[in-house]
Amino acid sequence: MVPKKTIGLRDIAEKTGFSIKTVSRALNNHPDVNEGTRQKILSVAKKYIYYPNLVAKSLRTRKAFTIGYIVPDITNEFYGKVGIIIEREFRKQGYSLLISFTEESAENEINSLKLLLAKRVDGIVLATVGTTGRFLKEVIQRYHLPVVVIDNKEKGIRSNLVTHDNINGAYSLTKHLIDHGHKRVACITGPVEETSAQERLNGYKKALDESGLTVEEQLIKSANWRVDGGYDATFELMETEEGRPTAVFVANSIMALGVYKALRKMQKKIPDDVALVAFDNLEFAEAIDPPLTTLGNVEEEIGKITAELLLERIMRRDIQNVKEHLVKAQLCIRRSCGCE
Amino acid sequence: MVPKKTIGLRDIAEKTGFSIKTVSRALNNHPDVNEGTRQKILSVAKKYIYYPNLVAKSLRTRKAFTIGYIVPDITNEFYGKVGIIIEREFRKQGYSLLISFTEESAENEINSLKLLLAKRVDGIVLATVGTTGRFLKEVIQRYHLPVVVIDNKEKGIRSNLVTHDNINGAYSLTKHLIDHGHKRVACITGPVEETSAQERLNGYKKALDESGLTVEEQLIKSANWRVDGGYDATFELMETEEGRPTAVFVANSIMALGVYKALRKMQKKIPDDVALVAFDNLEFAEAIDPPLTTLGNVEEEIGKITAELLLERIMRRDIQNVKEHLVKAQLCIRRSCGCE
DNA sequence: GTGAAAGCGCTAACAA
DNA sequence: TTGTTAGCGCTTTCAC
Repeated sequence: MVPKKTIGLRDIAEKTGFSIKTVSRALNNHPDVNEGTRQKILSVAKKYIYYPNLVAKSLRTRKAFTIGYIVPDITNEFYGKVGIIIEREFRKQGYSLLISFTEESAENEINSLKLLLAKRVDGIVLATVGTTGRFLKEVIQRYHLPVVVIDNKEKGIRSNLVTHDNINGAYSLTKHLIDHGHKRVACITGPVEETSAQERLNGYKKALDESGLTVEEQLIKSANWRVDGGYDATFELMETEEGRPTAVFVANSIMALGVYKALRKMQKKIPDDVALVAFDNLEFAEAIDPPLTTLGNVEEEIGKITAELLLERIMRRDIQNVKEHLVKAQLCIRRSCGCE
Repeated sequence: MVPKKTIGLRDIAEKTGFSIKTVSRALNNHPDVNEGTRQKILSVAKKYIYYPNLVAKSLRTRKAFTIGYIVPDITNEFYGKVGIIIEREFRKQGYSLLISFTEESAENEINSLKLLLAKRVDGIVLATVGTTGRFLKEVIQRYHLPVVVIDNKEKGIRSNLVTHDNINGAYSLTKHLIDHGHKRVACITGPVEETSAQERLNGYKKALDESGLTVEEQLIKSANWRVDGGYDATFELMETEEGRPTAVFVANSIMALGVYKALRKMQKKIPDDVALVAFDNLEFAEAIDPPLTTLGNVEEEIGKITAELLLERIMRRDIQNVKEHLVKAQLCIRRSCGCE
């Protein structure tokens, strides 16, 4: 922006008669400045609606006071909630959030990374598609850029990670269905390339194993995390009379919406014909009929830990010494699983 | 970031033996440079993983290639969807998006504005709480900053605006209920201070007026746009036997979730006991039971028009000549209104 | 308590 | 086609 010249330190210096440096000191609350001169300077700055040019400051100090947030899609409530927390935590420290959407494309992810790098952000929170590891590694090392990965793990590199405890979460949701007496429990998980989808599937399998149930491949579907994915998967699961599950573990809540929709179309009752549990605890979980049994909110905790970890990395300029945090969620039992 | 010195034009100049300027030209695809030297320079740049320092460039060119997106809350699907479109459109042009959440507070909004101003963004998309008009006006004029307002209007100033056609939208939703034969139609709208809430209320009243129905104050509730707001308002509406509405127009879909929840608790059937229509067409609208009759998606169009308008303002440095766009939505008729 | 000069990494203007 | 010089607006160093 800024077509015509903006007010700068120099202008204020001229108008007040002090030097640039004194003006700078006054405006930055530096102690070594006479109270009278400070007042004079402040009033002139106010009069001319002076705002410091942060890009000049960044250039000089090598601090952008900006962090990058790279996610596939902000309409995903998970990324939205985590983003809000991160923004709030960083705002307290004077940082702002540069956001970039990858739409699940590795190419977009790399371009976003490059752009943020060129903008010299102080750190990055990344929800990766998982296949950009080599590039990321190179970049982190060359630019000493603190990065915290949320959600999926980056293949081939060790990095700071804050995410759901996917395995145990999936395990306890599935276990809950089994405890209701279900013998044929299906699983609708996300794309197989994503570690979060894999881990949720693994948690599901673990629960079956421990209960002595056999894992049947035809009871496992992989879908796109979206409503239509859950919808289509449900039809596939219910295709044959004899193969039908009596319960379904859904690896996210959005897909569960598709399951509701599909089952209603088939005139099946939840939980009597098919019981349901799902990851994520979104707004509609309580409002939908029957209310959906889910895994409690972890977004706030993930956001907070991520912000803390990244801030610490930024302050200490510490790139080595990576940490992994797995955030555990509580079961939110409602009626879709057959309880109450 | 950048603890140790990063690679700059100067380093590449030294390593290749060319001058800084030639390197700059080669890297910026400037025509006036020998193809051989360009190749040499590019390969060295690649070898050392050079990324231009965009903050230096910004300082020099007075273009940050960044725009600000200030919204109350990104978990609101509306702001999320609009944000995605805006980010995508601007990314094409090489801009990135600096995002800031106000949590509905005027103070936060002003602080965000100040920060973005100091960062010398090229333009701002603002979903305002509506009370920061004076400050905004001052700022726009002093800094010649292109701003496009979405959602609520800014009180006291004329500004570029792209938003729902709230009045006609509310009108047609309400009219649809009346056409079903309902005589007692209630309205749950947003906070009275917000122009979008007011306009939706006005559209509702207009529909009643035209149909010869009287507007009853006790059938109008103002809530917080959230699930609990819709829930509480429903209980208030259904309090007395004789005063009960047979249909409700809800000014957003999130509150409609609260209405579903409340009605289920009262054992009322939708649409037989109470018919329902709502603004916004969110993901759950089709999955919930019964599916919710809504006003079709406008986010994409709002996002596109906003991006276009802002980009035009930025290119032409045009602050005067404000434009208003009202985006019309189509009815998405489902079963909650009593159709089918 | 205050100021002069240098320089962050880049581009613009003008030379060569 | 290439190089030189200046300067964007700020902070830092060192001197007064």
